[in-house]
Amino acid sequence: MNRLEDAVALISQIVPQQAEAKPRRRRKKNKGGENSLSGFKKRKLTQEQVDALELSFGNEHKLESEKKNRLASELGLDPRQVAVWFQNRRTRWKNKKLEEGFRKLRSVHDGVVLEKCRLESEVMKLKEKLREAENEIQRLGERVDGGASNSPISSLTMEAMDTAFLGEFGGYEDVFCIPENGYNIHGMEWVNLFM
DNA sequence: ACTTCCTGCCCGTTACATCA
DNA sequence: TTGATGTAACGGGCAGGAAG
Repeated sequence: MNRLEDAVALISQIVPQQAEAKPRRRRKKNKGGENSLSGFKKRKLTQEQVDALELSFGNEHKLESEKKNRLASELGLDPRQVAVWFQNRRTRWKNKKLEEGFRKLRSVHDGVVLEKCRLESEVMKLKEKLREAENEIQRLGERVDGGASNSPISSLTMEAMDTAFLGEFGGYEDVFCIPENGYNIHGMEWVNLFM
């Protein structure tokens, strides 16, 4: 699984796959009607009502029927209004939690990308040091051989060392920190995938 | 065990209020 | 006036429980 698939899998755990879109019936404009709250104009709840509802929500995110009725009568609201308010509040709370989780995930991701770059940079430096050491050994070998510059022994030894060292990073050229399509260190492009 | 009805929740959407 | 934003309210689907 690649990074993108990992991220998609993670987000899908938080946000369930949306069911196939079904055509929804369009709601009529508010003209009033029985068996609903449509008999009056939509109004904002007063600050006192909101405060009391928030307080109750802080205690528990779901209301039992009895408590809902009591709260409604205390606040001069219809019990259905209280139920609707709680439902909408749960939705807002859930969205907020999702955003928090997403920010944390992005932060972790950015950290991992930075660490990856740091390690790759370190590999490059070590590789450079290795090359310098190889050259140095070769020069010393030439002196010892008295000018036999292409000693098969020296050459083989160097190859063996190189393979032994690079073997740990098995094909590490593939993972160098080169910004890939739709994916960079600032972590913004990949974010767009989920917007 | 099954069907039906009721209730409450969630999700997506709509309508309305408010503000820049 | 208008577009953006926040939120109250709605419709429909679904699950769980009670009753027949």
